[in-house]
Amino acid sequence: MFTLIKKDKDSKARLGKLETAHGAINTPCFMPVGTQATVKTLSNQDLIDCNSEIILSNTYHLYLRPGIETIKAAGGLHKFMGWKRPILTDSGGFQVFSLATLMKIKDEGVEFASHIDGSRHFLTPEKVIELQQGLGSDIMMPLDEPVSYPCSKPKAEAALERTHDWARRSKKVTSHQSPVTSPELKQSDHRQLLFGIVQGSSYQDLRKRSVEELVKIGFDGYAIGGVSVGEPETLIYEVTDYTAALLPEEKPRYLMGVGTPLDIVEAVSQGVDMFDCVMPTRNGRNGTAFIKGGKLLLRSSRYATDPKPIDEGCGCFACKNYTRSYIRHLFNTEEMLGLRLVSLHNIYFYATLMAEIRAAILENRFPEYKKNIKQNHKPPPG
RNA sequence: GGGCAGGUGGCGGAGCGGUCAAUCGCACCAGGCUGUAAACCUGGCGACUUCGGUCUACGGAGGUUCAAAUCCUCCCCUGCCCA
Repeated sequence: MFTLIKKDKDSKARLGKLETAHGAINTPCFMPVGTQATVKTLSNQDLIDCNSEIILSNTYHLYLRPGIETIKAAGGLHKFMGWKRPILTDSGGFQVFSLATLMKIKDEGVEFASHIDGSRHFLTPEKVIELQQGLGSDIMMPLDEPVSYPCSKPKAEAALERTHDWARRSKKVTSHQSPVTSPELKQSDHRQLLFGIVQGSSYQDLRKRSVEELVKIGFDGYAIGGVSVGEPETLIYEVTDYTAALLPEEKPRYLMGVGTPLDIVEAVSQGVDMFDCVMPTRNGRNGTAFIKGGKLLLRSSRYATDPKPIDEGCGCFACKNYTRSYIRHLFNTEEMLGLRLVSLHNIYFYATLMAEIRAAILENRFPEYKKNIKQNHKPPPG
């Protein structure tokens, strides 16, 4: 299921392969975020052209709309959205955090008001796994409770206990094994994978306890959750480094919601294998492109007549066919092609970054690669 | 030629004696977005500034008033209607 191909000898970086019911993914990898069964503005072919091997979707959002029954009726999430490669579904734990004003957390589960129509719902960890079994995703995430930063220790501890209890209950449901809807899953030797989510806020002892508890339960992979929730960047690095070092070597490690290209390179050197983040797509829609050495604010007047592509040397469709001047014009006129081109570029950029990282690890030059990336990074002009 | 309605910052358009460098919208400028309620949000937008202010401004020229974008007179311009 997860094969560790190589360990970098100068850092904690790892090269691996994770096999799922819908194919293998090479790690370290980046998963574009497709919350509502679509990576916003991009087609599946775009994602394939960007070399994305796996995408992420969201159980909470799909549960509310279109409803899991609709997706079951379509033959599972893969069939529903026409995506044949692996999918990881997040549980909705992050929504417990980001839509906190609508949520009421109890030991049994989360009671909440739909952000769409205000209707009342109750999700338990068991229910969330059943929903993901209905979706037929390749990797499932259990319901968890992230806390914001800063968070008092008693509060962080209480949330942690609940997350662990929910993790146990989630695992228990999968051990009955699922009435899987996806034909691929039925035919495949691979069952749906379930990852555990480490919490513990910024407290090292809590993180340690969390890892120990989750490993006792036993998961197919381990996610580091509750980071990038408002804490300073150095703390993201610190918590990740500390936590990743405690995780079992033979399982994939997933740093949830991170991050910038620099964050990712750093976390890879700390031994993280998987990432997801809304930045490439959201920032792309908002006119910011990630490029070698930093970022480009394409709406800026300084690019009004710039004939260069977004990133010189980039092989993506946007860079091969369009200029900065033109893309700025698209944003100025609110033409939707602009959102699409920059999203496409950013997803290609992230996928390329991961491919370069993997090649560097394979060729024993990862530390050098990381050093160069950091040195060449500069703030945008202006 | 006569009657009516108007002329406010890049544009549209409020204000109709002091709290007006002037509500608001658009445009423009700068920035932020880290398991997506985000094609979103924040800030700036007369000039100068030691950031406390100072100066020039509401078609033009006069005037009334302690005080005028706001009231009066004349002039210029625009739109509509009638000859």
